[in-house]
Amino acid sequence: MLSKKAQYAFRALTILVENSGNGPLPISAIVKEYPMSTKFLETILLELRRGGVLGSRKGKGGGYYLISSPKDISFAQVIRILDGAIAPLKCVSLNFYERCDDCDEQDCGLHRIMSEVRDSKLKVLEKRTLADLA
Amino acid sequence: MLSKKAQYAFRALTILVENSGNGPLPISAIVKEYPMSTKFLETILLELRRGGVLGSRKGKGGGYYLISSPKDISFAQVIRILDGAIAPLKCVSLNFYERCDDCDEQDCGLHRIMSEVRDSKLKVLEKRTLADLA
DNA sequence: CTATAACCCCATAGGATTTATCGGATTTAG
DNA sequence: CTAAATCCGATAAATCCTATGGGGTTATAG
Repeated sequence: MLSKKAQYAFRALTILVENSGNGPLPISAIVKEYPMSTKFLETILLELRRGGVLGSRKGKGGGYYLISSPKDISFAQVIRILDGAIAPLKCVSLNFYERCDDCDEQDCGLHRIMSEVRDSKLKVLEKRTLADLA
Repeated sequence: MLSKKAQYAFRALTILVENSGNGPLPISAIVKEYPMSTKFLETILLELRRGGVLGSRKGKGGGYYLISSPKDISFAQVIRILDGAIAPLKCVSLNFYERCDDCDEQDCGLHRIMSEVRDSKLKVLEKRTLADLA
């Protein structure tokens, strides 16, 4: 399940996509369009900036903006920043791999099938981008 | 991510598949084969029984057993019993649907794409069964 | 008919994670 | 200088996950 953080992130990103090209949009403007906790959104946008999806400008007239074209930011990228692994098990994760104590991965049915699940999710989440949010 | 509960469940089910046809297997035997908290496993097997995947027999000589053929128990069924929704959002869940306050579902990009994710997960998880665990 | 092996059930502790808030520091435009 | 913003670390509050405990019930063996 997507966390609230990721859900809010997608709402905010939708608004930022719509505003794309018009310079930075302040948090206050996003909250106005889509009511939610300003402070919580702040931490989310900060994560997205650190994750390389958003840029920001401080001070009066500042705000956040997409750092690249909506069609170049995949759902997978956003979800990984906010929720971490997309795979259903750490031991089959591409970006958040951790060894599994309980199986030897070569010969583990669960491992095999969860890899399939990972791949099927990624097939959608890598293809879909912020441009598809409109 | 799969919960520990679901992971333990699949381990236990693997053993029960191997034992398939030999009558009920007590918890103690499962734990012997795959060390974990007996009490925790107990609650897991109980859930699987209530979920219609396992049968049980009480008393001496009792234990748990698969209620149908391994090939007729899908991963989706097991995961839903222990972890609930497979969909990444309640508002796109087939079995655990809840209305979404934030969007009108008809015209929501997130809704649309998360439905795709749900479908791609289900394509794997409905096809794969306990028979694939071996 | 008794001892024992096993499942059954509920409650709850303990810990981890998620969600959200707070207070202030820094930056920039006007 | 002032106001509007982002930036940052800490932490509170709430929820969920993991695990345990104690007792109850059922069934078999001998």
